[in-house]
Amino acid sequence: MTTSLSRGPYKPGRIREQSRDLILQAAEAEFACHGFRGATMQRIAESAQVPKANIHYYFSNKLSLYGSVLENTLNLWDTVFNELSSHDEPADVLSRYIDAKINFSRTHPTASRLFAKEMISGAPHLSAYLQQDYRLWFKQRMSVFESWIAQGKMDNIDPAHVIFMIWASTQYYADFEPQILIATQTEQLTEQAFINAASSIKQIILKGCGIKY
Amino acid sequence: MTTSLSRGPYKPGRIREQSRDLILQAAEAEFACHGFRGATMQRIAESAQVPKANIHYYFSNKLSLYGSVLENTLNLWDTVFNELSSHDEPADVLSRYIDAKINFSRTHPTASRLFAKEMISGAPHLSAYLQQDYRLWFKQRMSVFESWIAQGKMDNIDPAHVIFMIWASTQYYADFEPQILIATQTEQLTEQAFINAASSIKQIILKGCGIKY
DNA sequence: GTCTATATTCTGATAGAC
DNA sequence: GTCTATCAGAATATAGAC
Repeated sequence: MTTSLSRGPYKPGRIREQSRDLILQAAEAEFACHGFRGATMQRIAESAQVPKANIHYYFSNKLSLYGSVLENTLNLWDTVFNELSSHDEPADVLSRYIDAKINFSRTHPTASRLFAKEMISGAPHLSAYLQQDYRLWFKQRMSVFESWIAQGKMDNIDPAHVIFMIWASTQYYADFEPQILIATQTEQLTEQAFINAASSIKQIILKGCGIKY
Repeated sequence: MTTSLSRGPYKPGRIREQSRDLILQAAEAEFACHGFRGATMQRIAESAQVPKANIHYYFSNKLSLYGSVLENTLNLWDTVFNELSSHDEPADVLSRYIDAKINFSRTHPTASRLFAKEMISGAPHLSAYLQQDYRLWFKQRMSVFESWIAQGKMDNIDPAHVIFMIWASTQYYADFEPQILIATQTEQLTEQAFINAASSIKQIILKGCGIKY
């Protein structure tokens, strides 16, 4: 791991950025685990190994820290979101999307959990985000499915439920990890486990929607 | 709604039970929304319309109140859990189970959310429950699927992923309600919406697993 | 059994030394 | 820029009147 000393000449603001990132990382884990109200600045500070007061040096208050964490998460989220955008064959598009979603659950589980916690709480801090691009994105994706149905490339199923099913199934492996670990009697979810999950989900969704592959 | 006055003769402990239930109901909503740490006794008391101190008269402390709420939730949960127990045709068994699960999401959304919040937090208060009957239940259900596969009644898919997919898809309509409302541009999920969801999920799962129906 | 008042601990936020 | 010390308010929990 590189430190500020090994990176060559002094660059103003580098330490500041590093501390900020450390705090954001610790905050993400804490908020994902305990929610906005349940998380404490004390625990975030301990986890980031900075004095509690320093958090207020980088972020004006708890809500603004949470907002920054959420913003980071949503940016990551959007990247995966937009994978479902091609006009290729449905089998390819959905396979790639399911792989991308499962991969996100594997590589960014806390981001997934943070988002889930927000949703379960009624999404009080997400209204702006959800009203914005999100509705448009969903409508556009819906019409892609509808054109597939019109072309006889998939069965006549309400596309909304297909999308919800893909979201639900893929996010489950991040959000409900404890349940999966106990059910499958394993200690942790390996990369192979995620690959197997994606494979099963793809098989069921594609065949279940009558998509040829 | 019947009150203690309309129920006839005095019965010792009835007022006590009613207050206890009121508090439990308010606590379930509060814990489901804000998690264990995020929920406050103050807000639970206000919501249940009792003085804050009275909660401590019925429950020794916050953790024990949470335990009681969780116990109620898990009892409800188990009822639906056991619907997947028949040795009939897979199409019937899975259809009934999916209907039961979707119905639970519709009639007990807060119970679903409470359970989800616990899971996302790492299930710190569920270890006893999950270690117990749960593992056995899951193993038994897995072997039912395996016998179906052996009899050629369904495709060769890892049963664990099928079960996770059913859980994820059905619970999604309770846990991620805000997202669904915004995506579908509706104000609330009607009973018909749940019926449609169940129908789509059944269609995809059954066909996707190669189960004849 | 029920409520008011209060003890005690904790949380978010700030002041000010270095 | 960083940390120690500390404040005001809120949280859990209890004591004790009625």
